[in-house]
Amino acid sequence: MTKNAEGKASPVSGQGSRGRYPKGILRRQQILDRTVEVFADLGFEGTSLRAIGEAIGVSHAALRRYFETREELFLEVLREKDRQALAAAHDSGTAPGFAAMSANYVLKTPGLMALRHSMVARALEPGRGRSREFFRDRYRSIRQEARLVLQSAREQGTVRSDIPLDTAASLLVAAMDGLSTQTLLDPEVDMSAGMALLEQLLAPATAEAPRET
Amino acid sequence: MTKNAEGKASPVSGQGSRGRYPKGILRRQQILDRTVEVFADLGFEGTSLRAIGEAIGVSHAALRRYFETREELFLEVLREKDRQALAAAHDSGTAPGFAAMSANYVLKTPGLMALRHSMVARALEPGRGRSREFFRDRYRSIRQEARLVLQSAREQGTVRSDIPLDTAASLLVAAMDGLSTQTLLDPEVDMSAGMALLEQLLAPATAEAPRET
DNA sequence: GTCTATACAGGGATAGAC
DNA sequence: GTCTATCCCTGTATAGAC
Repeated sequence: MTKNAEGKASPVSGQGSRGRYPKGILRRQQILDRTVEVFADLGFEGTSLRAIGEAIGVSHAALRRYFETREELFLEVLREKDRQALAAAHDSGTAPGFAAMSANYVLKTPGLMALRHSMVARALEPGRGRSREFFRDRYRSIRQEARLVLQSAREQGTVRSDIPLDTAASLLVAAMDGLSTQTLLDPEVDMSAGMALLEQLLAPATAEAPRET
Repeated sequence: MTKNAEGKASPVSGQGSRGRYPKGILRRQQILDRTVEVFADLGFEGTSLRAIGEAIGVSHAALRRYFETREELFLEVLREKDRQALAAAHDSGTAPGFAAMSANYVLKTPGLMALRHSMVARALEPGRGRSREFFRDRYRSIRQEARLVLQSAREQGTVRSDIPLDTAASLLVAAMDGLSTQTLLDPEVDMSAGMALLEQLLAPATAEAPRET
């Protein structure tokens, strides 16, 4: 949305002048990458601007040239992970299907899951215009994606047709969120079992033989 | 676990001596109450020990006599809300049932939901012994509660008998968590519709006529 | 027992020099 | 573009008044 932290300069939009500010672009990417690493080690509170700057070899004040705020920096990290995940999903299949979606949803780096969770928590607070907007839109697009998966599954006969798809999409996303939280807190919880159960519940009654309690 | 922040002194355990330190007990409760209010206004970062102390009329250092750490104070707020919710649930029915459970799970105060979410996020990070243990145990007990609800529902014929109860309990709790997050971020999402759908999905195939997409 | 005063190390944000 | 210096804030810790 024409944000400032984004539209610094058109990076590769080749005007006549020789490839302009490559250093700034690289620096920006470097900051994002290092932030993820530092966060994995030190967590939310430990990932100070000074710690990030130190890991790169610049002062903390330098970071402000690229990100107006620590919160904006964190949001941008998540934005980029979403972009990467989207691109990766596009490259593989067309209709990812159930298991693929949840596998894609959970970030491999535990630090990133914690970061996402922390930022969502912030967004729930009063007066958080920026973050809240970001996550509201993000969840809307994830629900839409889930809806498409469900619709395609329904057409293949693996999802029953007597339920509202929008509500089912909400529930599916909620299950991924909630189950991943429980798994992260307690290895005893099996996320894939939970997702498999939901898939089974969503399937038409005529499906294959279920397993007993 | 015989924690220190708890066992300051036996409050009303009537020994021979006249009711001992009632002031400290009241003060402690006052701190917990005020913390919730301040958090609702100022959010996680805004709720500094100084801000809480100011709201009460004491210095921030005074708070440390009751809570060793800011994080411990926040955890204690959540602990107490859990206690209250448990007591309230006990007072009403025996087998709460589906809707009652989710209504009970979501805190009316939006600030408290944000606080809980923030603390869960903290617990997900590496090296968070205290918080993580707390939430691991908390989720275990909530899952157990959910399991009882599901079992009782199964005996009444409103939950199908061909699914593992433990996994279903995980999924149920995950749905409550995830849906409440989505609802808080976006009023467009209807949490009760999501829970109703899950209840419908859990019901045996012989149930009443479902509604169309 | 309860609290204030005070000190310390560290945080994010910011202004201006280079 | 990056730095240094600075501001005001934070959680934590200790000393000592009452």
